[in-house]
Amino acid sequence: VMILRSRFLDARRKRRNFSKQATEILNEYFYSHLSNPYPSEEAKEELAKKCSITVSQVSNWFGNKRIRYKKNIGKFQEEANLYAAKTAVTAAHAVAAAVQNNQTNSP
Amino acid sequence: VKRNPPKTAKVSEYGLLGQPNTIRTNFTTKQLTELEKEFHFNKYLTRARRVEIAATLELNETQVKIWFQNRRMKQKKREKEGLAPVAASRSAKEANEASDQSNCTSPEASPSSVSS
DNA sequence: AAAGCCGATCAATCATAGAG
DNA sequence: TCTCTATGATTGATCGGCTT
Repeated sequence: VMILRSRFLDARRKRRNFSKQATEILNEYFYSHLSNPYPSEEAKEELAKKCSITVSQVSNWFGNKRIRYKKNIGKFQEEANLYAAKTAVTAAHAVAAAVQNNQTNSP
Repeated sequence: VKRNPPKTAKVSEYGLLGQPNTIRTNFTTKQLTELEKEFHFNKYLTRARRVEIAATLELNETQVKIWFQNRRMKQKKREKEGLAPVAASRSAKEANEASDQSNCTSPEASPSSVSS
């Protein structure tokens, strides 16, 4: 087959990885919505803005992440626990703030 | 509002043993070049044209049909990506497109000949 | 009822960036 | 520097929904 490869040496040539913060934001969303990691168009736009990447890149990221996660859940377990804990802490803070607010406003 | 897609079962039930049902055909550079040329001429195919192209390129009518659908989506994506990221849009005139692939931000453009 | 299109996704693969 | 893995992008094809 003479290696039909090298189709036309396309543009995924000059690929650049996303920033650490961007990946952080995307993973946070992914693992906090693990039961349904399918952001709506609006959510994608919001993520894109926060990550400073395009909506298509957000779609690509989730597409790759979903498949790769499914392919080998074990390999992502550590990462999953990490983000699960992170979102749990964030939620705890929110609850604490809400409680405090409730106490000071309704005696 | 839009809803999610986990929808139903899986993509093509793995027919319990056997060969991979859906094979991802690798189009040759020649086929892609012709399809691209045709697309530039017509974004949509007529039944007759599809039959003709399928025969010429030795592809199924379905493959040609699907190729055009994917190609249209690809173009739409490019138009979107190529006019939104730009912070300052042209204050007055827009209007362009047409040459499509000869676009600046087009990923592909030069099909390298495949020897076989 | 059937066929085509759209939008989203899948799944395999490519090519490169990064880790060791 | 080289080998192997992580990751962004591309694309033929599928799925559900809607239109013709």
